[in-house]
Amino acid sequence: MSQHRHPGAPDRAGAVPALPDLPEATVARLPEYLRALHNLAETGHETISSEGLANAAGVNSAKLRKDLSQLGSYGTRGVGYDVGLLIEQIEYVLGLTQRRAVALVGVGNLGHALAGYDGFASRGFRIAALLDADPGRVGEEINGLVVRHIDELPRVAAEDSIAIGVIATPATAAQQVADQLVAVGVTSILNFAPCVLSVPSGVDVRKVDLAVELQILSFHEHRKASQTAFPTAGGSALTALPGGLAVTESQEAIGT
Amino acid sequence: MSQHRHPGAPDRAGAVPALPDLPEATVARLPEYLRALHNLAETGHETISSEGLANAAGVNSAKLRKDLSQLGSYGTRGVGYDVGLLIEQIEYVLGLTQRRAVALVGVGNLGHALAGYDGFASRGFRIAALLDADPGRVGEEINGLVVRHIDELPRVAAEDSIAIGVIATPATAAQQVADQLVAVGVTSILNFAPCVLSVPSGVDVRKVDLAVELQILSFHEHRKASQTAFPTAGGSALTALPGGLAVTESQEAIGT
DNA sequence: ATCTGTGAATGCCTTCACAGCA
DNA sequence: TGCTGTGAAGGCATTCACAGAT
Repeated sequence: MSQHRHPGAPDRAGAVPALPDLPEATVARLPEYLRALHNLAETGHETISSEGLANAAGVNSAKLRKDLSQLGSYGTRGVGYDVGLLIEQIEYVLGLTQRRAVALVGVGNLGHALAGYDGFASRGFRIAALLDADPGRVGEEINGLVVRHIDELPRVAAEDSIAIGVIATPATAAQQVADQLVAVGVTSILNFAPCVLSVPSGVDVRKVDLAVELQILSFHEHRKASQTAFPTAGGSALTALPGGLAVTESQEAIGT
Repeated sequence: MSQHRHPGAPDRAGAVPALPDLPEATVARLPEYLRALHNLAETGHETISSEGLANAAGVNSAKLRKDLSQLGSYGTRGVGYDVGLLIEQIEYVLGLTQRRAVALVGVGNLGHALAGYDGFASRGFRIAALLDADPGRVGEEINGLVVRHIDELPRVAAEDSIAIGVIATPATAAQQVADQLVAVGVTSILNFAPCVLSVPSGVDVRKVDLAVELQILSFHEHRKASQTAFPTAGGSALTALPGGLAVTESQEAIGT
């Protein structure tokens, strides 16, 4: 696939470099690889094997190689991957070569924290606007940005060319906010409100529900507890606090 | 499967009711069904069809039926599911019949927000302790809880019988905190720090990385943009802002 | 007539194992 | 020799479509 190009940058000649329709599972892991690669770069590594990168990212190496091969990959047999080159590649594929502007709606408890989260700025995003429906919150300054009223969304979207909307409102307000975001042309939404959003096709929604994460962990706690009730059953699993560290793979066993 | 029991409560007679080894994909959706069911209960529904519940939860009805059938399910053909009964069932399976105690480590920006997040309390969890390594933060009161020093973790864990640890520290501190949690017997960890954790087998880790979510959305933005560059290619997909609302399924298309 | 529960089919993802390049 | 890239196999998850209960 994409036979043997090692250009300094991802093929910026003719029309768009063909973003090759990656499997969703792969897309979801690329950010993790990217983070691991940045760590490696900072600690002076210029090259890394699939095994090494897989460990740093918490996956197994076969999966990693297959994922990277999807991008038309840039490894050297017998050597490994060029860290800098791979960072460029992945950032390009993820569309991080331009810093995307994010509008955050809902500046309550969670919204405050998100507004101040460094991780966004350091990893390709710029929080360009804070919005809220509560007049009592409008005007407040958070982290150098002034909270504006949600009715100003159309103006804000135009001025800052917002690419992504983040919803951190109560569930009751979320659908309305989503509608407003869609109306001003936003086609990607990250939803922290615990509810399902209806959006037109062509608009992507991802949802993060903090309580759901805990509930999934709770299920596994429950299972572990009910298993220890039958000391004989269950096979070799689950010796509480055994000696060695499990491979990082254990994260994955629980899935995303 | 589990032929025809409709007990008032999930079979509390002999030894543990056999938690039937559910597929991870199903487990991850149960919390969503539960939330939808609570909504339905509040709006006075006593019964709901698979179609109706599937809509409320943002999945398709075949998937929902298969998921519920895994629990030995409690539906009536020709009628639907009993909302109250199903809530009991799912809460039992998820281990939410006991309110689990959570220790939150790291009371920075994000930790503050999590400490104040209502969704935990209202959905089966109790934040029992706030911990931080920074002496400057110890003693601060957040939402009725006083921040204690991380060195007190062993005492805290024993007193409050902590079931789940939440890590909201910087990435540099996360592994050490995880080790400390594991050392005091915590077997479930929710990690907000952008790094991979190594833990012994038998310990479950789930990771939430806010920047990763945005990066995945960024990929899809990038793809959408590069597709519109070729108006002819791509087939019928992606008419920007078309008329009808997409089925709630669009969330899923992006996958979790 | 309606709606659940489920075999069967399909498709996606992961893992294995090795061919082939450096 | 060492490590990537990839066919092939196997395992999960989703979807279809209908038998069967009420």
